[in-house]
Amino acid sequence: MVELMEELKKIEEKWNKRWKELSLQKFKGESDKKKFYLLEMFAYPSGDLHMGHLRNYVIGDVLHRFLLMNGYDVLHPVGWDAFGLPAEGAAIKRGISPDKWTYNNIGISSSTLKKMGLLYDWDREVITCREDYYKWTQWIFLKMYENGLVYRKKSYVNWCPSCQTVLANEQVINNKCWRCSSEITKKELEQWYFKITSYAQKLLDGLEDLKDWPENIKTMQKNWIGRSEGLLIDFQVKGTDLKIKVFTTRPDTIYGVTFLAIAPEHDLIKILKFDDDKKEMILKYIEDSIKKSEIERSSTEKEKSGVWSGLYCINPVNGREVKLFICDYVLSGYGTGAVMGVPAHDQRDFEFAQKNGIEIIQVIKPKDYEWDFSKGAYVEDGITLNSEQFSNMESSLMKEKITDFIEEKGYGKRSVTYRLRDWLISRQRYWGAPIPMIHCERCGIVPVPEKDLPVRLPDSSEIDFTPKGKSPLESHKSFMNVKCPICGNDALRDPDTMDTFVDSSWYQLRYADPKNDEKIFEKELVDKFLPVDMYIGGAEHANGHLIYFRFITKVLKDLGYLSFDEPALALFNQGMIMDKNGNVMSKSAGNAVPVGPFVDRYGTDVARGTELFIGPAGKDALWSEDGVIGISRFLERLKNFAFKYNKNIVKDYTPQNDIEKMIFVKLNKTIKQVGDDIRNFSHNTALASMMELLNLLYKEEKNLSFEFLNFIIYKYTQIISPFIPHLAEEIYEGFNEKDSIFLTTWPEYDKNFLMEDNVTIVVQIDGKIRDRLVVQRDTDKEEIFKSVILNETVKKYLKDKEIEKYVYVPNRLINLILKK
RNA sequence: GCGAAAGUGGCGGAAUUGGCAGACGCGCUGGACUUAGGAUCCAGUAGGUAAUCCUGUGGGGGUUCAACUCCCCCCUUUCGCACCA
Repeated sequence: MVELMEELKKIEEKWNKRWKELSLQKFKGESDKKKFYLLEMFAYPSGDLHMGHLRNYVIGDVLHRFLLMNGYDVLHPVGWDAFGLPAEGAAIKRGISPDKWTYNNIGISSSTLKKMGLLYDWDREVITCREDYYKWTQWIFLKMYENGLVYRKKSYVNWCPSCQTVLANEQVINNKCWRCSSEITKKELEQWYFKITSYAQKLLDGLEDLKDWPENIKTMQKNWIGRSEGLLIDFQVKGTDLKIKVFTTRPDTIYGVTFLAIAPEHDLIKILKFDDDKKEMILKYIEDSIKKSEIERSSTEKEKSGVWSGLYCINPVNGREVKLFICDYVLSGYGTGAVMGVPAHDQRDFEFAQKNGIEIIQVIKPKDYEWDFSKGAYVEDGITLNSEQFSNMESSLMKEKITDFIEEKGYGKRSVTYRLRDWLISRQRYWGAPIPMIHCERCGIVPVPEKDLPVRLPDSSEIDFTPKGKSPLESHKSFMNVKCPICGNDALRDPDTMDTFVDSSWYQLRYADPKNDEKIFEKELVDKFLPVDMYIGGAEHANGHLIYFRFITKVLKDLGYLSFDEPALALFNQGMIMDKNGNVMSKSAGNAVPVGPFVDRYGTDVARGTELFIGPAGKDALWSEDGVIGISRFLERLKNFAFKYNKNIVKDYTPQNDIEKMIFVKLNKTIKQVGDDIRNFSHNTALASMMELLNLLYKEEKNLSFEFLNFIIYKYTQIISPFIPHLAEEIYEGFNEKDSIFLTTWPEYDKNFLMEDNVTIVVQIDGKIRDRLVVQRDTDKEEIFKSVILNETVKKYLKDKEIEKYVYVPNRLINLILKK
């Protein structure tokens, strides 16, 4: 086995070089070929790549080679998501500058990829931390700003005390930081936002067209966007001309409103006049609520708390006066941050009302029984009551009628609310794209003129990385100090950098024109290559990257820079690689198996084979070095066999006898299956079927002619080549062929030889297998029946019994049913 | 709590979509060649059993000549969301 490894490594170097000479990795621009843009999610370079990353790349490479052999012109670029927090961590912990650390990691990782001979067009490599890239990230910010899609807002934001920066909603997982798992706290800060909410509907609608995206990802995005149809209703605050807008999806319960509740962060809090004797208590409640962590506040277990404001509101439909509460169970970021309290028909309102002695008025009852309120609120549909002229009807009908009524009277109007929040993109970090804005005392906040891009990051040697809760750039005088582009007076730069998900939301576009320094890209080129035909990456990005990536594409389309609005036509989610305890492999978890040393030891083809045979590409898999043994044995067997027969080429061969015919059928079946399996990302079964064929060849070798085996091995080498390309090329070369096996055409299977002449018919009696029968394919039903009842084994069971009927499945099975 | 997916030998996993359960591989057992074996080759390997017999795809019911596959109930695991009004 050690010799095999050594031999493979020599072969690998040779072919890596050869492929480069042949420009196999390049998009050719040949007009007779169909283009295919194949893309794997690019990686954050945190050191060497590990087996989890590799899976992604290998899956892509198999497809690439398969596509080449199927006549496609393939664009397959690679790059690095190179801005990010770990680089700063390295600076703090080990005193290495973020850029050095990053470029060093990129060097290690890309040399691994190159060593593996993966077909990437390295001339298109994109690195997000380079000036020639982040200049255009900043440019996108400016374009969005010009078009009203960027704004600044002061509000309570997610703050990671460990990373010392704010986070977007998508980066908070179970109230913990996505990077370091620290508990998130709230902080009131003025930050930059991308107005992704104004694209909520478009992002939702676009999902309909993404036929080749996995259903679960689309569902996750749908739920994340969370469209909800309802009504905005104004409740007047008694004794003022202030109105409180509430959002509800249940206007059919409006006669059951017995209080109103607003969030502690609600804007009206600052305007409302509270009684002096209550004021202190109210303000303390608000302050405490805001300080509480999200976990404390959002726990469903927790009792619903709130404080009466001393004010009353008026229900517009019946003039009823109800108390206005401030409640921390009302979310400030959803809807209007105010709700109408209907304890009879909403569980949360019910709990709050019970605790605070608020009246419960039932306005909907179940159709055929009485609701017992000791069980809680009744939240289903039913028949209305206590609702004036809307009483005694189906609540769904009432909903229609009351909605029309409220709109007619001008009390409110139909409205759609989304769960999706705007994208907070400011980060108090150094290693990111600086936000291209200038703060001027006279002119306000003004954008950096386009001609001044990029706003360069200062050299990291001049930066103090000690966490201070604000951007490290803020204390860098020569970065911060700038002249206002409008009035020319002293002004300050924005000290924050952009969320790195902004960088990765448009890289797929830059690959089309990676070296353009005049503009972000040539529209013509982008239109030629995009959308991406197959995007491969992990499902964990469903509600982060994959939404941002669609959002930015839609924005650039609307601004006229693109003529399509979805970045990728097809998406494939490869499963994650876990360690043997079932933990996701990652650098930070310390369980990452690095690719470089692994490949040095076993060779690329073994590494590829191991990754591909581990299980279906779409499912998670446990990493185990045991897989190496099976694949190595297989390659050894293949090599030993193939090198005996790879001499000349027998182009066409008609099977000469039954054994040859049987093997020829097996070959055809295998060709079909491997092709189907590659398209379905089911590489494990493709390899299994090729192992089966090889096992069969070994078994029958002595019964087969040289010509036949020569013919078989040629095709075999072709279909296995996407999986183990180096060894395949070496075998292929033996056939006195030049160039590369990847320039040959994928073999077609012969439809006439997909089925054996003889079939085994399973003989069942009362559904139990009693015997098997080998007959000619398509033997007549009656004839089979006749021979079955004469069969000795069957006779034994038929003794003293009568056959009631029998079922025959052509070429498969016969089932005799006996009379009871 | 809601939504999605999944549960098959000692292990990773197959099963043409209702028709031979366990392909292929690991591991294990035996044998051959060997000074040697973490090499190679051959045979065996779901469980129970004397058996060509019985049992078996998370559990329980059902449909069917026939169920890993379809229907109903339950259990478990993973993932996503989680006071969204």
